[in-house]
Amino acid sequence: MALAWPETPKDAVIVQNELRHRVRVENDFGTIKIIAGVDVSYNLKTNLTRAFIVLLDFATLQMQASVRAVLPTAFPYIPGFLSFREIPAILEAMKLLPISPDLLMVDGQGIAHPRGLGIAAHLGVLTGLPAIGVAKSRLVGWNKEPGTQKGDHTPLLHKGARIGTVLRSKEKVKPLFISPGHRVDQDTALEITRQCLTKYRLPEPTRLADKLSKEKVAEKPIQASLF
DNA sequence: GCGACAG
DNA sequence: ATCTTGTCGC
Repeated sequence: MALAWPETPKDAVIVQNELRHRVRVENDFGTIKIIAGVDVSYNLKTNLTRAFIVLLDFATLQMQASVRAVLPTAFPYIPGFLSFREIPAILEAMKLLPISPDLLMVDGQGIAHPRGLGIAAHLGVLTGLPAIGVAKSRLVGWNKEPGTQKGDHTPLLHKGARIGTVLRSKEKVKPLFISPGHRVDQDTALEITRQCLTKYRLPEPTRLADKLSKEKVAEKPIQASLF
């Protein structure tokens, strides 16, 4: 990448302020045939970060492929700087994909971020791919509580502008925070997310990636025990 | 100074 | 995110 990967929040802010100007929030993509779900998990014991990317057929929401990359965790978790902790592993996983997806659905914020560059926007700019952020909780902004029925939603506002949508993805569950990541507008980000909802709180792309990331798998060969 | 704070 | 088993509610 052109810019060196920052090692401190201070340097990360410089990178964010530079990249935020490259984010496009207008629709700029063709037919979505393959949509990708991105999620990351950690192993605190081994200090490893594991990124998972699943490819689904957008029309049927069926998983077509999945890849995983494991890297040492090199950046702490600091609200507002999540992307610097997770993107390195995600980019490694991306290299393993059999085909390039038409859009990325990322577990986290898109432009609904203090400096407009949540992980979905950051990843979108770095890959050049259309991206949407689907977060399970709020980072910034305020909103009226959406209705209780699936599909009900309210705008997420921040500093006088709409930065995302708070969506009730399923009855009786906490709402999701949807925001454009790159090359997708507000209404389309919401619509694509809604089209990925089935019977669960999370849309299929992120739900399946999250499911895989939580699977307990040995990162190292299992040592033989005595006796 | 106090409270908030994606995963 | 992760640590953790059963359990209350729909």
